[in-house]
Amino acid sequence: MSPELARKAKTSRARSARGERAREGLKQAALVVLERDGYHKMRIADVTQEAGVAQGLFYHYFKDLKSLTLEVLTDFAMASNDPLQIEKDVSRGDWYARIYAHNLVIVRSYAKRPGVMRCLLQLADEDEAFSGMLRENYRNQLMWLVELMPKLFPKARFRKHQALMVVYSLAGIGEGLMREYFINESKTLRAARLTVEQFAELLTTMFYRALFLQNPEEKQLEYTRNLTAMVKPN
Amino acid sequence: MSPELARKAKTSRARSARGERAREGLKQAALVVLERDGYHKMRIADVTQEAGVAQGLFYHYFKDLKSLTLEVLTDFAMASNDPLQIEKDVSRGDWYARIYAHNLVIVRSYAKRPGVMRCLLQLADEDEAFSGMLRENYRNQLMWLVELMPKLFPKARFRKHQALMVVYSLAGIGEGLMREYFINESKTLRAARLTVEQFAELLTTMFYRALFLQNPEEKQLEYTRNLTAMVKPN
DNA sequence: AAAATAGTTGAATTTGAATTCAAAATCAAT
DNA sequence: ATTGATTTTGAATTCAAATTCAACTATTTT
Repeated sequence: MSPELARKAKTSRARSARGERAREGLKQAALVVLERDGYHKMRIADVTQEAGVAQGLFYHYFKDLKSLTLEVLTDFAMASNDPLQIEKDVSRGDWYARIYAHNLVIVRSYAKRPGVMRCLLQLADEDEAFSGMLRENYRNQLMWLVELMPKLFPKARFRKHQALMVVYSLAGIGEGLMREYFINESKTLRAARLTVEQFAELLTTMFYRALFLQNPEEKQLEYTRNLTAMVKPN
Repeated sequence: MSPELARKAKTSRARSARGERAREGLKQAALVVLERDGYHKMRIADVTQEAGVAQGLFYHYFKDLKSLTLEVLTDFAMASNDPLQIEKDVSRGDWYARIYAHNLVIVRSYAKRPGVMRCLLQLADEDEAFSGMLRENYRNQLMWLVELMPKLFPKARFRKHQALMVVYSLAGIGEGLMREYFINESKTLRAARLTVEQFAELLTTMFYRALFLQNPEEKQLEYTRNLTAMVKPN
């Protein structure tokens, strides 16, 4: 077989409903194993065992662990990714609500499937294409703001790429904290015992402050209402 | 051998100067391979080849790849980690300079050895103890600020752990951006072509804004001076 | 109900890399 | 120069896990 064809034959689809069910069973099992063990510890035997089928069956449907994982995690990453859906209840011009809505979605993902979120990072680190796909998504989530920045702050007269850098730096506010809280389960941080809503609120408030140099309106705040008083003294 | 002893026998030290040199040679080679290939692609053969010795010699000095890597990366992580050293030129009370000094150190690390920085994350993801050590360091870099927060903003009357969460969220400002810029080498971001100083300045300005709800003094700024005008309109 | 097609099994094989180890080389001390 | 300890070699071995495949079962078609 030419290398050309070999690349295409990644994965074979099922040819019947029964087969389709088996294939889905393996994907579901993979998700369980990924959540529990992470990508690097996962073995083909783990997946087939979890699915309750023989090892050989794996190869009937997937080329190798990586292509299965790629498929499972791509599905996962795409699932909660539609900006229109995310912002459906947000009134035009309400920046706080808009940012909050985005943050809440991602905090929920971390809270619900920390192991899988970790696997996204693991696989992105292994696979160039997957990394590119994730980062492209991430970038798309940010570009609306990047493009708005010059209109939003005309006085600032951003230099080329400056708005981009600023937005990326803001986006980082959440990532690190969520990893530490949900994935690493830092003792010190977990002691705070935040709900996902409180968590999202905190991130949003900090984001808002760095972006606008203002606090969000107090009436929109609960958990972080007191942060309004966090202003440089003298 | 008892499991107790087995655990201690991780790694054998060299018993002569010559041996010590060979051992260091392997560590040095490992650093090269880590920077180039990353932890997961590294093989014992790669290290010995890079060091120009036979495969077997590896086991004379190290138990396995993981313990070698642990040693190499622990050295690396500890090297640039002394807060006193970092803040040596900072005048008391100059918050901007203080934060900038910290940021500059880490931006430099990323710029100089992006591959190794990536490996820190890879190994932390594999090894609980190493992860704990890194996170402990990270935490120590932040705790001075956490502890100062209630005095700095008495009006805010932080709830338990709130200051901690806030500081962690601030710390995230840099991490994500540095990964995207130096490790993933994002095309769009690299187009900005920032110097390490500009990079550190950007992070510091954003950090400062979110923390104090104020811009740093304009005279301290270069690359981000125009960001002073980034304030919510209306 | 026979034939054809698709799905499934699990033992046997292959693979790629870690690990061992007997023998050779080097070195420091006497 | 000889001895004994240490370092170094690299071919042989082991090992865990991936991969193959011939035989078997289930389902659908004719």
